[in-house]
Amino acid sequence: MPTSKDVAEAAGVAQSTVSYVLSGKRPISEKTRKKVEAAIEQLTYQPNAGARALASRKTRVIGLVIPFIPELHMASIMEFVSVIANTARQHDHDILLVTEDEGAPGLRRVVGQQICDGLILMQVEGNDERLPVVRSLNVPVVLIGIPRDPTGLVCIDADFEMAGDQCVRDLAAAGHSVVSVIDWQPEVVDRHVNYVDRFMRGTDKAAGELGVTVLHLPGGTDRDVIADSVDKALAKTTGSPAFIAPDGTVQDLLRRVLSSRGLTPGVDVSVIGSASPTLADLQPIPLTTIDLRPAEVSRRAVKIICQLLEADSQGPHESLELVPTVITHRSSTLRPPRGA
Amino acid sequence: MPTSKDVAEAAGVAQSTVSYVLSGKRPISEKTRKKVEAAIEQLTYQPNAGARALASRKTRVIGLVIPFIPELHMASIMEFVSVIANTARQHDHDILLVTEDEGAPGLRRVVGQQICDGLILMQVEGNDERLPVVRSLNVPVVLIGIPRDPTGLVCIDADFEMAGDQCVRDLAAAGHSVVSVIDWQPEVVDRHVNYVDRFMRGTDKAAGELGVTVLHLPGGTDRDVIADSVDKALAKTTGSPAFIAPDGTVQDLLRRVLSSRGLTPGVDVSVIGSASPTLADLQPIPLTTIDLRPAEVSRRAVKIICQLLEADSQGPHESLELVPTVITHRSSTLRPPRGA
DNA sequence: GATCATCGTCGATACGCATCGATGATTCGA
DNA sequence: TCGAATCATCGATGCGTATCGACGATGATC
Repeated sequence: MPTSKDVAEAAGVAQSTVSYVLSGKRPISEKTRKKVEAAIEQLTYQPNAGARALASRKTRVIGLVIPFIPELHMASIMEFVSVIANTARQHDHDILLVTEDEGAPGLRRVVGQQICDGLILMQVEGNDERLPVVRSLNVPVVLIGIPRDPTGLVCIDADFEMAGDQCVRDLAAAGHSVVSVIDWQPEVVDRHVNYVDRFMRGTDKAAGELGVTVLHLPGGTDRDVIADSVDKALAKTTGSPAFIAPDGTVQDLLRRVLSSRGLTPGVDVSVIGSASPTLADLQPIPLTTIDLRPAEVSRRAVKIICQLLEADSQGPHESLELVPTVITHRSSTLRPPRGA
Repeated sequence: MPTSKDVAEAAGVAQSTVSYVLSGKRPISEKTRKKVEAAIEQLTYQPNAGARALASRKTRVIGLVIPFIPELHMASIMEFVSVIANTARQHDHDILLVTEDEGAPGLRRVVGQQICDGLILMQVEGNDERLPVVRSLNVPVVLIGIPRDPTGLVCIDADFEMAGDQCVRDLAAAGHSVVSVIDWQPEVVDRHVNYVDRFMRGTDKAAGELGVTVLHLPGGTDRDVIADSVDKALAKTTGSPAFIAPDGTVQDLLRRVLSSRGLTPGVDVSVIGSASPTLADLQPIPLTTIDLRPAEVSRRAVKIICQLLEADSQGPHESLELVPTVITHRSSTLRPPRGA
């Protein structure tokens, strides 16, 4: 592997000049720049990341802490990961994978060994055990998810409260007076993953304002549980039933159960699921969706951390950003009554 | 951040001694070792990765090239990624994400800048454009998937031929004389992803030996396409129909179509899907599955590359490893006729 | 009891780059 | 026409670790 010294010799300049050509931190004459660039090209020189990190104290690597809970809808996680990785590259950074299994010590490790300059944590829970560690690390950290106490933390997430509100308003406008929310998996609910609460707050607030009834029913990966929830909802509903299934896996089951009850979404029942446009296209039926904007959340998370990294900010920054959600009408919901 | 020099001072020894305590590459007396370890503990010293990489020419990082094709079943990819990351940690390595979007130049970049010591490529296609680059890189690379010409490459994958064979044999034993394979997404088939061919070879070979008819019908994310395939299959089937759906997304659609045709898996029709045990548990019905062992494939891929890294092997190694697949009977297939 | 290997530790050096201060070359104004 | 200011480049140094050669101390050998 050629080094910057080799490039310097080939170009007939000093090594430091090569460095300045690359960084642009000092003016370089057009002539020397050309010479150096030619030498770089010819030797196919690429700067050594280790040496660069050692000298500059920046690795240009961001640690991404990913969850692996089988109960989570894995396809959505992959969408986060993929967009985060690509966005990071656009900001000239790389992504190091840190699995949740490593826990808090894992965070200390990658930061302590200076393998990465900052962290993005996915699936942050309300009372996440890693938060004390995060606060004590002297590097920028961006959380995807809003913990109970966001003091001193930088957080971003979809605006789940808005999502809940939008769903209920939308269904109310379509003429439903009772709206049933099929919850996330119990494993997720029990973890007090904070977005569940926020979503509920949104649905309930809108329900109160509109005089609509909202039922919260258990979800899960068990078909019987969903079936039970659906039957309960049907029993308590006057008029045409309406369902919201914010979890991808629950969605699939709900569809099956409804079909077994002889109900067709968009005809005699309304269903709103959650899906990004990418995933919505893969749905078996055109599903009216609440888009929680995973790609946008991911992009902003990367952008924020890159800003923090550039600013070289040591102080305990704090911010909370909520990404607006979007309802897209497809044919799984009833159309509003005329004149409404 | 404390350095090894700080540790040395605290322990009253030379910096090199600290280094030898950590690496164990030279004998150290019990007494000194204790002193050094105490100092490390007290200062919470962690070696600097950049400096280490610079001096040792090893980053202990493995680049993982992940695909992001919406047509692929994302949940399965996530399973690979997650197991690979965890296994790498067990071998004291980290995983750097490289997205497919970066293409061949991306591979050159991470290797050229010496950000990682080796690569794992997922979703390698039959005639992958990255192969020439892979061959020219002077670092170990493990491919998950078998390209058309594996000369000079290290490959590992599930034994798709075995999988196809197992599925057909199993369904034949259950009394089916016609077996319909619903293909992967056309996007996948068109890419000549090589496992499709291998799977087909397995089904056809077994069919020939057993005197069974195998139909290959188009799959995809379009429900109508699947419905069409199912209807064709039903038309050509005498006796009870049997389906194999090796793609996760296709599986979901197949279930819906069958149900709309009044067919119940395990009662009047057999269905074999592909799923690892982890994912099978999330299925809405107990699906008889062919397990393509993603976790095992991932584990072995990491193990292989770590061995290559230790061996510090420069020469163009070559190997091809196929992981045996496993059929698990659940209630979506008919039971063999008595006496069979 | 002198010789020689072995053991444990130290000091020095290299890894490849970024960065700072210094220096020579050039330009500008008075 | 000379000093000041600016510009372009160079040389030297440090980043934190791994590793090699050297060296004193210890124990074994005949």
